[in-house]
Amino acid sequence: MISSDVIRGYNDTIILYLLLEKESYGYEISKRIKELSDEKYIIKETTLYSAFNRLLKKGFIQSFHKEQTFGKKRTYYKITEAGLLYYKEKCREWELTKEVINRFIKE
Amino acid sequence: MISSDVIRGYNDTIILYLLLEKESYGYEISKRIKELSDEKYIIKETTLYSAFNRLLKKGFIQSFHKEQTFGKKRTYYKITEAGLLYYKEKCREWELTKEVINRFIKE
DNA sequence: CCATTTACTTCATCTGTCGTAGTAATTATA
DNA sequence: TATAATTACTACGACAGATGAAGTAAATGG
Repeated sequence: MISSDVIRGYNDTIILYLLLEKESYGYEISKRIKELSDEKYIIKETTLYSAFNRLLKKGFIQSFHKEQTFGKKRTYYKITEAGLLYYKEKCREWELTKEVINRFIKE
Repeated sequence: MISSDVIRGYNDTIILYLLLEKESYGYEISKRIKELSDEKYIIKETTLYSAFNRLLKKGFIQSFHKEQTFGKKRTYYKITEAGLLYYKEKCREWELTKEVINRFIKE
């Protein structure tokens, strides 16, 4: 299991990646993270929803509703152009970070 | 430059790595991080010293003084057995973290 | 002799994570 | 048919780690 302090800088990036695949909503995204990480990272609900708010405020995602006939109303999110740029920047940063941290890791 | 949120989970690990090389003190460690990272990561003084206190409290490092004839008194640190174990654990975790985050990074 | 570098320390603030708890609807199970 | 579990959130408060600002103190460089 991965500790949250480690992944802290990448929660937003992870969410943006999944929204790049397709527009989605909280519960689905949390399932997808669990699935894609082989259960090695399970994001906390509160962490996820506070990330959504942060990303909304920064204009990296947009929220909307779909007409549903049943079930509790979902808030859907999609990535914006600015969000895509931010995601790409984070990807480059990640390559650099890997390289740098590797220098302080033994075998 | 690497943002601090990304490296947050690895400051302690980086410090332990350098103390594994040899016992050292704050200023020297900060220079070494800058050097080893090719200036791509420069740790803030306050971050460094608060990390020392955290590591001391956890018993991962020990502090001591050397007799000096001049200069401001330095506080030296060395890694403990528990610190070494923690370091090794963090190295394993890092491999896992890399693998997982990579799944959310494009190209 | 004054600036810079070395080598810290204290304090207050901010951000992101997380625990707890609550709401509300649907679906599974006994 | 009652209730437990699952889906899908929201609100709130606490906490840890990073950081900015400022201060202290000694040695060294120009």
